[in-house]
Amino acid sequence: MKTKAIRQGTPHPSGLDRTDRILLRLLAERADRSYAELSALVHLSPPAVHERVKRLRRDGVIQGTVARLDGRKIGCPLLAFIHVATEGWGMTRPVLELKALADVEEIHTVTGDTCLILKVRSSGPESLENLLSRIQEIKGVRSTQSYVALGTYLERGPMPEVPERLSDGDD
Amino acid sequence: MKTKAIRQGTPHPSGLDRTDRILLRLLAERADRSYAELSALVHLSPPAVHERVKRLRRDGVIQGTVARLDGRKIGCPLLAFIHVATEGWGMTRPVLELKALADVEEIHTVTGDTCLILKVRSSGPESLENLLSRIQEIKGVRSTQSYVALGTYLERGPMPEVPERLSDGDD
DNA sequence: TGAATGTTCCGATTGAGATTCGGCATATGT
DNA sequence: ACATATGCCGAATCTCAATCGGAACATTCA
Repeated sequence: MKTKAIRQGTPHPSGLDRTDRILLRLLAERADRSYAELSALVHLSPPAVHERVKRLRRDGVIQGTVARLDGRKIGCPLLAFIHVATEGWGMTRPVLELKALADVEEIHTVTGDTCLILKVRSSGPESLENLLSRIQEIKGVRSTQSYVALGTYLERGPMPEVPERLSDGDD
Repeated sequence: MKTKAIRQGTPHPSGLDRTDRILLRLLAERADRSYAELSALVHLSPPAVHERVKRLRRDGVIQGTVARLDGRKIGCPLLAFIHVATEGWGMTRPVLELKALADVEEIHTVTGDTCLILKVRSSGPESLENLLSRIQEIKGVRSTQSYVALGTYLERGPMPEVPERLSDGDD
């Protein structure tokens, strides 16, 4: 039998203790911190932090580290959300082929009065129109509705909740 | 007079040549590559790549490097887009205070029949309901409409277009 | 045309930091 | 209580990031 690798008190079902979540939060905002810096922030030694991060990476909690680029400065100032109404199951082959387009950042199937939500970032109106016409041509697509972003006030990835220290022990 | 720092042929107005865009694309998908690996992929020396990346970072093209986390594995399996209809200008103080919530990933003002689009990732329906009631309480909020994601088929950040090599020269 | 300036690249060096190893303390289960 | 496993630490190693000086190339101006 394997003990389920329980570290010091895992109140959360995710198997992540408080230190893990703090590390994840720190890395989610800036992944280029040194293990020395991280170790100081969570009161551990650099090798201990290294092992935890390695485990989080192995378990897929950390999917990878990526560079965040400025949409405008790479020539894609136009951010838009496209709602796509489809007949039947929306996630067909030609829709998945949109992944090849650099403009398309996200593809979700959703509940509600529409079936697909796309997040796209284009170089300008004509490029967006191009993409829209391409989507409309896809068989099964009934209609689309676009929401062009005027301003972006927050944009980040998933971050774990770091609960307030309750009672358990040392600082 | 300053020459505007023109590198070898910048057909794009962004001031980024083809090598820059390839580097940006590589770093946007995996930022933990070594300069040696990058240098081999773009046929340059490690210091040359280092300088280019340093410049891209200084100019703000690269805003930073972050760790991508798995929403489900950190206990937030519920992804949703919330459209918020407001009276007048939607971006008020209490809306910006939503940034403090770990659930809220994105806040945009948009054109169309709604004023705000929020991307949120919650631990479950009750948490989402909590957030919705909090939003409804904000003065100026007329109504909200939620789209819960059933499946996510693509999710990434901005990526520069890498044009096909046209004619200019060496490989 | 020819000199001056600025930019980009490379080779070699230095230093910081990532990664590994052995050992200790603590918790878990029989 | 004993055996096993897990997490942490200190020290050593080794890869890789970061810097420096110089050469090649292009652009500007005389």
